[in-house]
Amino acid sequence: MGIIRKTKSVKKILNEFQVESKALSTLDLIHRFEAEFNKTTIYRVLDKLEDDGVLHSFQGKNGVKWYAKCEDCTEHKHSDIHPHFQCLSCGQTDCLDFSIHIPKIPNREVSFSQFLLQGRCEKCLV
Amino acid sequence: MGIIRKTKSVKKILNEFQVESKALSTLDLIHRFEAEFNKTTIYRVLDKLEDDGVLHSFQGKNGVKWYAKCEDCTEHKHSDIHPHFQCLSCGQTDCLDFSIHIPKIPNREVSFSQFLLQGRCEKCLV
DNA sequence: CTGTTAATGCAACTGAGTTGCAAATAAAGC
DNA sequence: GCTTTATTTGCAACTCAGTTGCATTAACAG
Repeated sequence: MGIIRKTKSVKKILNEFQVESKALSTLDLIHRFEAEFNKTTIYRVLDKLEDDGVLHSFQGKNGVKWYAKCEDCTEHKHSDIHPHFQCLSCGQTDCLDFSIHIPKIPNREVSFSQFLLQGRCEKCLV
Repeated sequence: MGIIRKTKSVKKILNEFQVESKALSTLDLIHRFEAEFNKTTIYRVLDKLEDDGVLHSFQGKNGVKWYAKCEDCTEHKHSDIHPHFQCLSCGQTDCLDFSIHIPKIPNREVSFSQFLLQGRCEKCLV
């Protein structure tokens, strides 16, 4: 069950994803909004936005969950499967805009995938 | 810094990865050896085996860390980058034996990747 | 404005993983 | 086999990311 009421927290969190076009971790958001919202609220709102197909999530390397905006997903179908890149220097994480071709795997049914790349981003590659 | 002494725990954990050719989670191993070794030991030994390039690790979906045997890796070079598949029914997780072609990403340096697929395995696809 | 109910904040919690330190033990040398 | 050294182990306590229950607050419909 997703978002039912457009609360202050829903609006502000969504705005954050609109303003920046990169992935944000749960900790990012908890820090940014710590004066305004409880971390419980952050976790719950992110959960609901994912249920609604507005955001998608992936596990970062050290056990932290990241979220990014979906393109063209709905509540029932997450079709936006693409790699994510996390910079090991500055920590910034964003979606890469190429698709991974997953070959048909015999005798298995794939319903979810996540692909995480790590290294150094443009700003840190000096 | 990796393994220096061939202790009982090192031998038994390595044997577990020899016997089964699939990935094992930290929790799998903690449960299997709970009568014999402390979970601290399990975590430490896995860490050291990864340092040595004997095992590689990846994050499962729900924050649990998984390990699998490496092929041809050493302490200094992890060259064994391949997808992992986790069954959402039985939980079994193993390495898939195809490579993913990562296109050259402009202005970034990739030093690590992990690719997790989830769905249903052969046994659970009925 | 009122009533309903979803959302929020809080404290306490869970679970995966980590740390510090004393005790145990693997290995080398004799 | 014994001694010494240094690594490893087990334990208790911890951290951290995320979750839960419940009383209070606030969004929304009328």
